[in-house]
Amino acid sequence: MARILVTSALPYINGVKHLGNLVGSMLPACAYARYMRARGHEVLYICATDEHGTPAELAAAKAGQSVAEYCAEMHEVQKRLGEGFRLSFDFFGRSSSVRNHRLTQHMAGRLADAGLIEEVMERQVYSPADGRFLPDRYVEGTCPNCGYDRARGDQCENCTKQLDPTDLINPRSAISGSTELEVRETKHLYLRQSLVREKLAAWIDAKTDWPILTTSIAKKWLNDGEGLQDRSITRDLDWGIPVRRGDAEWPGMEGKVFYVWFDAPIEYISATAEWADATGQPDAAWERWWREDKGAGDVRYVEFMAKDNIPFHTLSFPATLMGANFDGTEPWKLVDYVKGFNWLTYDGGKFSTSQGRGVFMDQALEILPSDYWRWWLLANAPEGSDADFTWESFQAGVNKDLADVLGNFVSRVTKFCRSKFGDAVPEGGAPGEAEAALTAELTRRLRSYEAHWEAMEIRKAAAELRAIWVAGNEYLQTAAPWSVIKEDAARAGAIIRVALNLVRLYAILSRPFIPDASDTMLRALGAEADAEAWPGDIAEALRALPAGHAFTVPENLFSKITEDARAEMAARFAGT
RNA sequence: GGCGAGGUAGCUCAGCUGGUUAGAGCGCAGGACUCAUAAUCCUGAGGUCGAGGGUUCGAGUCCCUCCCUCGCUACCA
Repeated sequence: MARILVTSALPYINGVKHLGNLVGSMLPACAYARYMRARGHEVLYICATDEHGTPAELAAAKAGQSVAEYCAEMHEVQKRLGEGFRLSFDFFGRSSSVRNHRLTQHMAGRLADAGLIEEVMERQVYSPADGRFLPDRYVEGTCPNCGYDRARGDQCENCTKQLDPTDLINPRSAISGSTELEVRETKHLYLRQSLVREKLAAWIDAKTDWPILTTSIAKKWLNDGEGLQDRSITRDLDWGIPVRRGDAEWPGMEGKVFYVWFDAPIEYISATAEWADATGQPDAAWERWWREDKGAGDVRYVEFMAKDNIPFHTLSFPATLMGANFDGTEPWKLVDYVKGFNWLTYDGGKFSTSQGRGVFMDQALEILPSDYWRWWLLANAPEGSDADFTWESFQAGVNKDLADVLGNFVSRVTKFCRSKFGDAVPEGGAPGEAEAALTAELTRRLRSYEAHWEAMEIRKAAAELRAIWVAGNEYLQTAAPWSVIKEDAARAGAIIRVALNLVRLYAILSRPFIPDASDTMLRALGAEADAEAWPGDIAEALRALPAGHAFTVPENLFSKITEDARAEMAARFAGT
């Protein structure tokens, strides 16, 4: 039994996430965690809302709430949606928690002790009308290069030229529109990543099994231009974690907070501590997942995220943890595998919150049960390249895979048995050639399915699972109990006994993808899916439900998406 | 501009360290079956593997050039 720590990128507090966000981190992490639990491993799956930063403040202001109120409310919304999608978090925390305040400040203090923090005086745009410093992207103006009048201070969207806010002609605040901008001096802390560049490079180089997407992005940042740059880790904001050097004041940094990208990954650890607190456990309970000197030496830590998050998880966060252990007294657990995802696009373009383009988590659950989404999204996860969501593809996948192949199998087996043998597993008869062939095929496919999960090849795992479902239909077609029963009722009973056990097997194997349907199947069969249930030997698994075991015929597992429904949804989510 | 990923059957994709007639699912055509959600199962058609050149006994699989798509480019998270 292994110990596996799983985290998925923290969803930002600013609004409900769309299906692309879901499939890029939380959903595959959940499925992976479920699979590993089913295999009997000790799994801890941690996630949280990422609550700091300028967008959170602006969203709160727009909603007419204080940031604290807004975040508390949105955290509950996201938590509820996570439950709706059956995301199997062991704990869903908040980056604004007391635990994260303390730990972030502690980490900063350690980094300062390590000589990895530098105080830098910067000049930034300040807007008196807004009463705040403006991040580059919140300054708008005319591009000096192409004349586009809505260029942002970080980059002109029209000509793609990199800009500095002070380059803009007639700059204005993107928030209030105020043109009374001034440049003020302000002091910030920089994480001196450049000093640990070699160490990070060696660490990344050793990760030869990581997805090419992950290592190529990490190496680009390490080697691009002048190499890894130092990063500012503080901001002039009200909402956030106050800058402190561990327990102590940080002279000259009064009124400033840590940058959201500094405290967000630390929240993985803090959320684990929140979990321990919430479950009444001592610090040792979370430390055994995160401190190699306190029991985390045998933990395998896997992170799931979309590609935009990769630099922070492969460079900044490891640099933070390595730096905090500069004297060897705090060996924090570093990630063992970074599973990066590409984007999910919507009908060929980007999901867009502002244009209402694409499906968001709350809307998805209003339309169809979570299993439908989980299955299609995971079976089409953007692993090798960007993937595209279309209603045609979604409809085809759901109807064919779930309704026809799996749902109908369960239906035909249970209904046939009920009408011919009654509401219990039939007795009599003996397995023969068809069963031997089935067992051989399922054994081969099961090992392949397991291998895909070990390798975190989600799409391949889904394809293999589907093939396992198909094998059941094949078997039934070949064995043809509806014909056999006319001549040899006992033999037909033996076939159905195997088929009912296939339903149980499918419930167990399918659980990481479609937990609700799995529950329905298991309930109907009066079975369970504990760690013991995972099949080692297929022949044995096909005997798990003995003759005489009672069952009920479940409602159809999945209903189909009609042409009309598809057209209606396509129109509804096309955006403006 | 720089960097990265990708261009394989109508569609979505798989093809590890180069090696018999290039695979899967969907869709399509034909057939079988009738237990089941007009579901299932079988068979078949269909590809000069983006273009050109090179290395090799042999390349989708390595090298070079070019074309196309998408992404990133570091104070958006």
